[in-house]
Amino acid sequence: MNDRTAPTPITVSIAAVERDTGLSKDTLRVWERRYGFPQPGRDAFGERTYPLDQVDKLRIIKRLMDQGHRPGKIIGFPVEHLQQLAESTTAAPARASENSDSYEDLQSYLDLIKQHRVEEMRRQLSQSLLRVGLSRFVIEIVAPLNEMVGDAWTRGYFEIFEEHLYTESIQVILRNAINTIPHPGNTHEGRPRILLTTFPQEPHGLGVLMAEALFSLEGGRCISLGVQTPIWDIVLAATTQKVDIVALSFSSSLNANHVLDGLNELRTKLPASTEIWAGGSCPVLYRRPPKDVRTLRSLESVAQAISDWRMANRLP
Amino acid sequence: MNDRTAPTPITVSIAAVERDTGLSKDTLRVWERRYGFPQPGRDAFGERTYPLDQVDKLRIIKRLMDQGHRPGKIIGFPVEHLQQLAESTTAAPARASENSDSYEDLQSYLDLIKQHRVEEMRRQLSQSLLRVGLSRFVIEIVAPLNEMVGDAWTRGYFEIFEEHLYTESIQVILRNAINTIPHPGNTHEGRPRILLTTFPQEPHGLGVLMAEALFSLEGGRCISLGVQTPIWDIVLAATTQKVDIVALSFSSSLNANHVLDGLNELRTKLPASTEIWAGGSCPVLYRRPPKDVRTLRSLESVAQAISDWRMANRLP
DNA sequence: TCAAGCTTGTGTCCAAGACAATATTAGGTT
DNA sequence: AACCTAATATTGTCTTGGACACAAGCTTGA
Repeated sequence: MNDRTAPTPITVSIAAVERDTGLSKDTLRVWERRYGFPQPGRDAFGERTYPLDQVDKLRIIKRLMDQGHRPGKIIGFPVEHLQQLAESTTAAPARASENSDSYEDLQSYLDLIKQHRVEEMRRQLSQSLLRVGLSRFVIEIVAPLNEMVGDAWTRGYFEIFEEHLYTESIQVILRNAINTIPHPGNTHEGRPRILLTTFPQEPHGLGVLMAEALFSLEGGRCISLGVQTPIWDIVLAATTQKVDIVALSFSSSLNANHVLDGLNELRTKLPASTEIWAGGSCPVLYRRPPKDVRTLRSLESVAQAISDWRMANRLP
Repeated sequence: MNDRTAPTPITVSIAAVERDTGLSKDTLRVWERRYGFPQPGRDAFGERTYPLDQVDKLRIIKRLMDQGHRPGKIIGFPVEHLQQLAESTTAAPARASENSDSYEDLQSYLDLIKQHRVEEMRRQLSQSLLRVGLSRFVIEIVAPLNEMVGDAWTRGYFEIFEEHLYTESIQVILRNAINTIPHPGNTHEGRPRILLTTFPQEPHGLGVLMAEALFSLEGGRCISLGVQTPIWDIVLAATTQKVDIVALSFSSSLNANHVLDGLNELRTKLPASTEIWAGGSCPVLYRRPPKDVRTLRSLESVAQAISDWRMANRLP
């Protein structure tokens, strides 16, 4: 039996940290050399073993970097300070657009997850969906909830399995709702045709699902490949399916350079007539928007984007 | 803009090759050292620049490796030889166990995928589901189809994106069907409660979905965590959700020792009153069945297993 | 006030060596 | 012939410390 894994892995390997934080192995090693953090222990073979609390701190640092902070400036701070910093900037755009009512509602979903009342949560989600309709449900409930759940997990408020419970519930509700959308009639002949997926490093599928819901509502024809499709296969699929648009979802855990390089490469390999749309919470998309790629900063802009496309392609 | 790629795009950087081929930078460098291939040039700064034809060859090699070939054996061959090799394994060994009728039907689904007629395939799947009912649909159609699609991909007959199209379609159909199953009435008070998921190394979710369908049909209450749940979180979820059974799905791609170690660890951490059921195409489950874990060799045995559990727990 | 130049800061790449994990072969037993 | 175990070969990932391109921030000068 493998004794290393058995006695509760309170430490993890460098590969695991790379996967969990989005920081490359090279970066992790060079930070250790330069800043003295992280400071992993070593196992019997001299390989780095990261304690979980250091991984947590790395995650917070990554988050702050996404907000514009620089690693050297903040890496020395204690965790509490970093959390304060993260909350102060998160709370700042405290969604003036939301009225307090809906915020309370969203908070109540988090409570339901924390109390593990899954069925109750699904029931309430279904009710909300019926009340406000799919479009507003996705934009005003699911999207902010995702963010709140992600936040809660980063702060250690949620366990991984609680995030899984949430994700699975949303997925059930959304897929069910998408199924009820009638297929596009003759008005636009099912155009545009949209291929949906994520890059190989991106395992989160809710973004794709939300996009599919909104695109379908606008009368687009969606072909989803699920998550983690290699770039070359995206090109193959786009060609054989004769799609008008390739839509990609990016979460904030992804490495900025990988995202930009990947989009550039995809752009060169796809015919110019095929548009690329990129959306999601990945900050680099809007900080340094890539050439010849349409970035959808918010879900509200989906309808506009489709409408623009139809205008440009002479489909009323 | 990255000037390295822009002016002479006849060569690409090591990062781009990693993206394109899925081979890590470390692997690319160590192959160069050991086998003399690839043999990139160097730019003005001493960094590797890979010609496109070498990237193509790397892609073919990666593909052959996915099919079971080993790099050292094939890396010296010229491209033409490799292409021949990739195509030669495409020949399909017919399965004797299938009766010809249903085999023909299943084969026609593969053809539909290969012709990328996704909507047609979904329509026919839905029809089959209605004709034979969910239970037989899962056992007699989805399960063998999964195997055939896996085979087809191994032989290089399917591209990755074609497998994605298939998986997504099955998922849509199954989830929709599961939704239509009425929640268990008072007969068994929704027992047993079953937690479904996979280990962190297992990203395939169709097994979980098939199990959910069959369990639900038998009147069990299913709580799915999706895929890739850390063992500790499985324990947490099982405890807080007060489940009777933890059901896990294993594909054949998993490492045998990891599976056994994981199951043993899970067994020690779960209370003895919680059963562990393991199923899927992973051979080690049935060759060396782990202690105190019920292995479900075939989907047909699901109904029996549930019935056994009810008998043992005095729920008629 | 703004542009141009300078100075940090930061991530990625390089080298060769080491070794754990995995796959294959060999040898022996049922 | 089928199966287990041990020896061996293969292969991918981790190690170290140095280097440098690129970008962000600062300083200078018009």
